[in-house]
Amino acid sequence: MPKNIIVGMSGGVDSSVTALLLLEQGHRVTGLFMKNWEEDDGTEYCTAMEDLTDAQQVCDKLGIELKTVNFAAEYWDEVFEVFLSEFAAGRTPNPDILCNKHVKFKAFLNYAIEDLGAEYIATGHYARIHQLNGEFCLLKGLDPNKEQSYFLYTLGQKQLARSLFPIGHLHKPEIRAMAEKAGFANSRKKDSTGICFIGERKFKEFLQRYLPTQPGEMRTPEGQYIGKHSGLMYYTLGQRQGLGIGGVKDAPDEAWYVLEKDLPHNILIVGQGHEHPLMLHNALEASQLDWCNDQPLTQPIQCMAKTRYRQADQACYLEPIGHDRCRVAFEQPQRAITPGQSVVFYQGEVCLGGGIIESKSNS
RNA sequence: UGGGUCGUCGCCAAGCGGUAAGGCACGGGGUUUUGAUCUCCGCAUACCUAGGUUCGAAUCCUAGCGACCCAG
Repeated sequence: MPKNIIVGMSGGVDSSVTALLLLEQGHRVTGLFMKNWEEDDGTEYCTAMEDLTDAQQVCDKLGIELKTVNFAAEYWDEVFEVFLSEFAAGRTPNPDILCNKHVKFKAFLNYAIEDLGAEYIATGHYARIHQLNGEFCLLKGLDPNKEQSYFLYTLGQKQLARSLFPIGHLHKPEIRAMAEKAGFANSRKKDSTGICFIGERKFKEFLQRYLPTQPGEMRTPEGQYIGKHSGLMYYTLGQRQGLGIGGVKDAPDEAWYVLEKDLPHNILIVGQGHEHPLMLHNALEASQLDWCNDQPLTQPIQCMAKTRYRQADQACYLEPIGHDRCRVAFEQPQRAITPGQSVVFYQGEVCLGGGIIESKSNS
């Protein structure tokens, strides 16, 4: 039965093929291009224009309408402000998870349904939604290279019931082939990376525009002075690039990594070795939990978890602490568990939900 | 000022008369809807300076300059 569906079109191949597939399935499809970031420099403005042009070309090809909408205010308030305050607090936020939670699957979803009369929204995410016993489940995308459920763990039943991910069962090369066949101008367009809607930036330069810089010292856990850092917020745990630490007398020939941030003293603790012991922890606590089935965790469970995007699933024991906090104990020590990032839980292909990492520990 | 040691890529560091290892850093590419990690490629016609000995020197000699250490 044909449905009214609004497809979030970014100008990329994935969302383009998403619209194509829905159309082939007989639905009534309208494209919607979101502009959620008010550009402040010329170059980015160009890429946003290009994206819009690409989306328009695809819609013309498909014979569907392309509407545009601006959620810059929502993006700023719900995503960017938090993004900045997290950095200021020395944490490492994941803006794209917030963007999905507050913009794509809230502002956009509500707008599509309430203002545009849509029954569903659809996006080009590599994830799947299945209905089981009246409950909507978020499943991993089938292309292991592009799998994006990690970014979608905040979606609850309301969102999942109204969303479609038509390419979630496909692999990227198939998507490109379909785009090529359909004559889409973006069939060979490079996959976009960088913060959603903001795009690829020189990270330091970008952050500098919004937050004051407080240079300080880099030291080893033993207290040896190693060099200077340009501001704690520019670094994340486990990071190697950008430290500028060359050879140190009497030290091994290994690369240096960020082990810890000492906020009170404004010191960046660094050490050598990709698997430095101080980077390994087997437990964490998370808060701001979201569960895909809308059911808060009440009993401990055995499941799998990711601490970062694209990390292999890790076996863990998950137990609730109160109503909006949990503790995760991993079977194996995890590298660079980072406050501000999200921990996302899985049982097989099913994404259960997740939360934001508050702290890490060893037991 | 005597005595000693040492000066090789931005940093650490091989080389010990036969025509400049390696690591780190850095730059670029790849991977990636966060930030990272990872990966690939690039990176000293040159060895503090000036002479000399040799077919040939970063490697030997001499003199400077510089650094550090011990004496004082």
